[in-house]
Amino acid sequence: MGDSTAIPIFNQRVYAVVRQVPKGMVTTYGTIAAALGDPKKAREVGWALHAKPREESAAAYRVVNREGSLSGGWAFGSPDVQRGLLEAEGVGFLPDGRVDLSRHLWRPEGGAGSNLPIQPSLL
DNA sequence: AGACTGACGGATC
DNA sequence: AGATCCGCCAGTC
Repeated sequence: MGDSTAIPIFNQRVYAVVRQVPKGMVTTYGTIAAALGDPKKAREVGWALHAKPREESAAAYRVVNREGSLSGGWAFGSPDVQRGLLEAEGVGFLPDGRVDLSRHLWRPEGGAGSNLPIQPSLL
């Protein structure tokens, strides 16, 4: 029975975090990796999303890189598809075609103020 | 074992 | 702001 062993724990954690991303918000690979305890594994986060079943990837379009750039067409057919999904949820885009992270970046945290978008001072 | 790749990120130029 | 290089880490050849 425990076929869940077929999927690495790390991947399952990634999916769990992605599922928590609320509509109208996005998160980044590095943010997810950091939430899992290893900020260096940002790449593995993207990898996990690539190798996972469709059901789990439902909200994968809410994951972008640290610049807010969309992934490209290989995952959804075209970058416009992902953008369309996000815009439909109220995510704002910059003139550059990137997600406005200053308004829509969501951070996983099981604490207070999780509803409030965090403004990345690094930007 | 060595080298390359990549849904990343950060530092540097 | 854009281009380039480096580091990290798992998977593949």
